[in-house]
Amino acid sequence: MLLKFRRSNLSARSVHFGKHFNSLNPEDIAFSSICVHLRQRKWKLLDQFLSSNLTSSLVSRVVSEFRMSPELVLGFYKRVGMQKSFSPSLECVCVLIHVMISSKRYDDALDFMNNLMQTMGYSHLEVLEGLWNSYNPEISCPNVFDTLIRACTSFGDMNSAYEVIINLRTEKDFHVSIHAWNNFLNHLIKSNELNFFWKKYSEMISYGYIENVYTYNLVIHTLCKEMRLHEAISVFYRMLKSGIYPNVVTFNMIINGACKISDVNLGFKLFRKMGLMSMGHINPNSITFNCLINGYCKIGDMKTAESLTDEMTKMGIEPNLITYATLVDGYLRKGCKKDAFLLCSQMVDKSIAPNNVVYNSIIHWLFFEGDITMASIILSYMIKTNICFDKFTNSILVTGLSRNGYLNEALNYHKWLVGKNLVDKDRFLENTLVYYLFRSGNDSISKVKQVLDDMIDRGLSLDVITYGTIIDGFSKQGSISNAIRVYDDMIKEGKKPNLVIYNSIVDGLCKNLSVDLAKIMVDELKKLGLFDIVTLNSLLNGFCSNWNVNEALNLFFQMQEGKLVNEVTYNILVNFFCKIGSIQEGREVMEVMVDEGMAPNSITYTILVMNACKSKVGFEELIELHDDLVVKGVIPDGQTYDLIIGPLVDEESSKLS
DNA sequence: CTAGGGTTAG
Repeated sequence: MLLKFRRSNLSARSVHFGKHFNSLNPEDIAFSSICVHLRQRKWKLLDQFLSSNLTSSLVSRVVSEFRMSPELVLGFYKRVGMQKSFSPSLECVCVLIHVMISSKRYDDALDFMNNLMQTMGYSHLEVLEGLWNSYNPEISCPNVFDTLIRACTSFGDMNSAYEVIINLRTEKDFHVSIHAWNNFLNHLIKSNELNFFWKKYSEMISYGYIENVYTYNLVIHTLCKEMRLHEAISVFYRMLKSGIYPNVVTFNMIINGACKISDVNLGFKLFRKMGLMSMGHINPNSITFNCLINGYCKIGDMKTAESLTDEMTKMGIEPNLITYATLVDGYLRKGCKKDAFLLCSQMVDKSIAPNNVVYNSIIHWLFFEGDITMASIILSYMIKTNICFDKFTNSILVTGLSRNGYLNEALNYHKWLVGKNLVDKDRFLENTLVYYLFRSGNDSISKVKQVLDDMIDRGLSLDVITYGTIIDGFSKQGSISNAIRVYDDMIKEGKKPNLVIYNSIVDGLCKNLSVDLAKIMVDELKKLGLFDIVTLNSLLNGFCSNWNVNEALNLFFQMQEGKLVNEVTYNILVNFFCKIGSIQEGREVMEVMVDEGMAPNSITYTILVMNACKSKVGFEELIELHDDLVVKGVIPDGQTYDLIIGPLVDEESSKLS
């Protein structure tokens, strides 16, 4: 890589300076005095001097002169910064940055770059020009441009980072290092721009860059994020073939990827093979263990999670805050509050203080169980111990309150957050409120309107999910005309409807005795290829609830042919046959379902038990039905069991005793 | 460069 270095007049001058004092001008005199004071650390005298003689070119000269003592340069520049009337030029700051880079003080260089762009208002390309023009081979290092890219990515400005790379490449024939590309690509992953990542990655490859282990890790990370685990593993092998050795990060990402697609066993196998595959070079670290522990927690296997925790301890890796947070969440997820709280006290004993992640998890699961009292107690404890709320906390509170019937409290909390400017513009909270308002009783529409108006006042438009939530809400309420009005508004606003929205409308039409209209609509959607199982299930359900036997069976056979059948389809039919025929016929449909390889679920359970109860079958038959379903693998629906089967069993056993 | 918590439409 060739660099066409352009020497600035300034740098040339500062290098020459200090040898001859032939023609002394006022700046030269100031310069020599500053140098003397600085060398002798005479700060007071220096300050006095600076207050009257400051220019950017003088500062640049001093910075260059002392480039071998970066601490001194920083001390000097700090004092320069205290002179309120002086503002350094771009070039002056650039010289300082060059000096910082060449003495490997990258963080300081980053701070100065950030300051140029964030506070002083220079654009990334202006800074680039500044650095390029002040480039002096005796002072500067080529990786100053890598650092500029880091500065851009560090505040999330990926476009600027890319423009810097391309400007250097096309205008100046300068190629940034693979490290700069890696940094850029990594930030694309962090901001979840995965499509962009692949584009830019292949662009980089097309320029002839040779990937290193970090680059491979980034590729594997992206594939794991996209749940393309097998491709990730094949990249792993490609990496081995090209002679680049994976490191513990590579293994960790693949193990985590396996856990995330709930193939924990594969993750575990990889973990056991790490040593062998790396010929003893790579050992698991705390991250490896935490990934696996999380995997087991998510599938509810707390026993294995705990034994991995023991194993890491025995290996000399102490469980950390993340290990505890993972385990606490794992227990809460299973409803084991006692174990979770026990772990909390254990971590405190080890002086690992629970943080907001742990609190969020606890509060979320308490709300989930409907234990509002306990949730409030923990929340006030969180406030008392000065643990910060974050966007997770806010989301948990809004959802938890809404779901448990405290909609006004949720609305007030949201209003408070808006006032404090603490609401993201992703509309998640608003969409959640709209969703639950539609499912709450009186006066909800006016409150929905209020939420939406407030949102618009804040300059946010409704997104597709907001529209979808409203359309579905109206459809479910039976006011299909309102649903369609909202749909029209959405089109007027230029938003593109999607399949979910069409399905809401199909469902709404079916449930409002307009199955014929629904059928016409589905036929149109079919022409456009815009339909799926959900669309057809809605229509099937429509036919069934209108006793339209022929249409229903026709559609079902079509669905079978197209392999567009799932558990919901069968549940609709089980219900239909119970109504149109008998429990026995319903159960026969369920047998077909089992033969087709689909497992009855708790909804099948509710349908059959409820219908059996209505048709007044005897106690023995009900119990036999319950047992049959349980044998087929159904976990009974709690509400249905408590309502029908439980009381029967109690009654019968009290008769016996 | 890798690990923990949440939420929205059929």
